[in-house]
Amino acid sequence: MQELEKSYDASKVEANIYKQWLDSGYFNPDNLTCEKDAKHYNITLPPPNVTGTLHLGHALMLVVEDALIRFKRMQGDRTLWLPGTDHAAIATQSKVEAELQKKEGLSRHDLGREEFLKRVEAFAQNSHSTITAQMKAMGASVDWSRESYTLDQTRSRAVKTAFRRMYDLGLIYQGLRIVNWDVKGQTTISDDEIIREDRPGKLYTFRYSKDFPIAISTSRPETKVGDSAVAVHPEDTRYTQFIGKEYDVLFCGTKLHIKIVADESVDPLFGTGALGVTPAHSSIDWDIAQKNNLPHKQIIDERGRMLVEGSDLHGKKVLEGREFVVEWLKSQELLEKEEDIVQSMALAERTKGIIEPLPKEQWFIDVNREFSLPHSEISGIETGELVSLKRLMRHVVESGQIKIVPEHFEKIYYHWIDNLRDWCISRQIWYGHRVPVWYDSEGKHALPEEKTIHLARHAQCEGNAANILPGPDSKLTDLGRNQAKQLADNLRGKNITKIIASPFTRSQETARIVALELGLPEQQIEIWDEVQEIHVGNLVGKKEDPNLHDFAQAQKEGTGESLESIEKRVQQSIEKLESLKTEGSVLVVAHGGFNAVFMATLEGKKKEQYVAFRTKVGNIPNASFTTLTIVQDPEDSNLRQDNDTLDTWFSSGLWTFSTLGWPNNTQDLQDFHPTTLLETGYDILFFWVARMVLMSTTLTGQVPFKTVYLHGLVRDSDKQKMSKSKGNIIDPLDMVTKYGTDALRIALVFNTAAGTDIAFDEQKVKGMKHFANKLWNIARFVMSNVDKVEWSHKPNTDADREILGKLQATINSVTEHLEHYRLHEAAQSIYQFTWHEFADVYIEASKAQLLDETNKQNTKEVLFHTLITTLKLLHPFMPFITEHITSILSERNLRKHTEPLIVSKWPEA
RNA sequence: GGACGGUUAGCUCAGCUGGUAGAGCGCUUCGUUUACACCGAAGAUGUCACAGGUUCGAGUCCUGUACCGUCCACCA
Repeated sequence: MQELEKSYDASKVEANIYKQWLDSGYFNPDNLTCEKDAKHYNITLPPPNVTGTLHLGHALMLVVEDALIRFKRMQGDRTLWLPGTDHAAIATQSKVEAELQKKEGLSRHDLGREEFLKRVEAFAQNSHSTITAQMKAMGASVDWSRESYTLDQTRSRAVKTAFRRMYDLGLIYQGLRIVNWDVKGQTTISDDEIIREDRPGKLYTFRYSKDFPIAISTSRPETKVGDSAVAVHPEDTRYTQFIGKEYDVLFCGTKLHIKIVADESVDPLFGTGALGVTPAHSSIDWDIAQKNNLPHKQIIDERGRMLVEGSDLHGKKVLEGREFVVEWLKSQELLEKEEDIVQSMALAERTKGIIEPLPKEQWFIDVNREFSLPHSEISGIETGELVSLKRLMRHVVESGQIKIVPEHFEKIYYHWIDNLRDWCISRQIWYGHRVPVWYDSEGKHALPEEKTIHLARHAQCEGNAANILPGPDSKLTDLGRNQAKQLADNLRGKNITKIIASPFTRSQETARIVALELGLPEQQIEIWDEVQEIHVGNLVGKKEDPNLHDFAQAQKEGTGESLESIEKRVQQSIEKLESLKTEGSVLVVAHGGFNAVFMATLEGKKKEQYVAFRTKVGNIPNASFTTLTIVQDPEDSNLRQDNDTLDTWFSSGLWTFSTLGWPNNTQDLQDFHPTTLLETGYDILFFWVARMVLMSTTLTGQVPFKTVYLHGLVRDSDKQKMSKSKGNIIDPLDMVTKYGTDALRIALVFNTAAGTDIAFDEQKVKGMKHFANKLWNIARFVMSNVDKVEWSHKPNTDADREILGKLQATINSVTEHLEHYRLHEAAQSIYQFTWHEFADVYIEASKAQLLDETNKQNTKEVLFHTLITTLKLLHPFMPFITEHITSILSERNLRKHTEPLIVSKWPEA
């Protein structure tokens, strides 16, 4: 027997343990042996942005989610933790742009859309590899076979479908609005992407002209050439006499028509109490203009230059324009006051460029419009009931269908909803989902359409009847011909207008029978090579073995078709289907193996998934079919697609269900939606959590998740936000290298409550490394004293009884705390027990007991039982070391069961 | 301006449904007894921000004050 090292070295075991878990397949719920009525428990990973690497905040997220997932998996739930990444449109694009500028001195326009997007894709790929490697290092037990990306094909279908459906509901509209235009980034950004910075500025007070009755104050005199009104408070007695009057003035060489209007939003105490209304360059002014039917005139362009035809101002930069106007005011003796003030400037979060409010055609989601909810499983709201998005979002939390932990965030959520304005979803950037709207020459809209396809397997052929793998020429049997008729019967009323068949005889025959039965002319049958069965090479004619996955076997022997080739064919057939024009729906008559891959691809699963499908489920029955949805873009060379892309949160808003194959009604969607838990940082409650609620309730009629758990932000030891510029960033992998993953993991949740920020302290991680070492040595002690266990632990001494009692109390409290998301309490409880009860008290007592013949055996058993239970309780927090010790116990034949700890049974509370 | 948190041992924080305060780190003293010095034993430090109130009893509930922090809105 190999001597165990005196101290635990995490770096030697972790990678190996993770590989064992991967090989076991236990991260995938399809491979778990659960009770028939096992509960489903699933978390969809908040997808990290592909903008670089994971930070400590991500590490915390992974730790919390992994701990809960491992806990539930051990409790016997059918557990799914679905991973993925987010394309993070603006963030990623601006990162690549900055790099491009720095390294090559080029802008994205120099490269062109296509070439630039290639660069971004390459960058995203690179980030993706780094991120997945980091997640593996953290021990995340995610199901990689279901990994998703917010910009991949399956998610793209979901985005187009979502857009189309919401457009049809009247929730998505195009409109001219004042948007936040980022001059530097050349794009619109949302209110949430703005940061404010105090900067010194000047407040000018003046009149438009000598005879104008009211003086106004502004910090942006250059915009005043776009004014069409002066607004005053309706009860401001200084000005009431002027309300409704109109004036023509010549301001700085430009003719203006100014109307005096009353508006409640004007603060009589600010400046002169009169506000010059510039509808095109201020959202408040825009609102006032709308209310009073005032015209707007754009006088600043997208590049931040003055747009005043026929004036000396034209073409000047904004700041030059300001100086010009001020000089003019001075020369005309119109300037009454010039004060120094501090202005809070609106800047774009990503580019730090100044925000110029501009009127632009944008796509919006209307949050107030009432619409008839197409489908509802939400209690308190009927299918077809008139609701607004705001009401939906509020209702599901108010009614308790979504719980937020910690609870006080519910108030913040309501407050946000109450102040919510229409959501601008279009962006003038290139990286992202392109707005799925096409325009004809008259500007009319065309949108993608959902198409139904029925994917069938051919009827029984001679090869099937003989239970061998058939070649291309195998004909239908009599039974097969009847099955084909039956298939046609089942498809009646589905309005099939086109049939696609593979070149194989059995498929063509089936197709012809169906066509005949449905009265469809034979010309409507198309033969596609792409949909033929996966080649099994020299296994053709051999006996089919249900225990052997024939395609995989043929691949292994080198005579079968490669996975790459199959995937390519499937991909091509999907593309062909998506551009196939026909009035009704399409029937594809293909093959068992091919169909399995086809469905998995459409649902966005990985190849492991359909290989597993084939081995587990076996063949799809002859002549059975599945109904699937694909999305067809409008195709007409006269149509021009919108140039804008969608806000990244549009696609991440669909995340809980797009990752499960929506809009197809997949088994995953039925099993795992609504998801059980959403765990994320409180900083994206509005950006993301609220938007998922909006999208999910509207499109699926379900809440996206039942519980939201919000964790705090990880800050540095001085409670400062970690950022590159401060140079206080700590790379989680550095901590992993130094102290081991387990130490980092438990340190992150130890003594930190949900929703509160964490001051990260390296000392704490170090302490937890010591704890790991303590556990290691407890195990060494137990193993050195326990050779054979009778599995009938009978306490015999006071010490025995006491430790078992404490152990049970610990099981209860850890379980209870975990059930209620109090990970910090759970971790503390098991830490306390392990070190200060088990090690300090019982192990010390056991030393004497082991020397005493009457107590020797019971002591061994209590030691062993306590160790194995401790390992289980610690597993969610410290998965590597606990699994490692368990595997040594198994090797030494000390355990009754030898299954890995990850799927061992959680101790009964 | 609005909202939401926080204020507990030297530091970082926990304290779930109210019952005379806990953890980690740090500190002091002692101890190399073959699981562990990445250790053990013993120990010190708190009118739980302040002022009222409810209660037999409040760190825990209510009201107010002060300070710190975060978010949202506005800043013409």
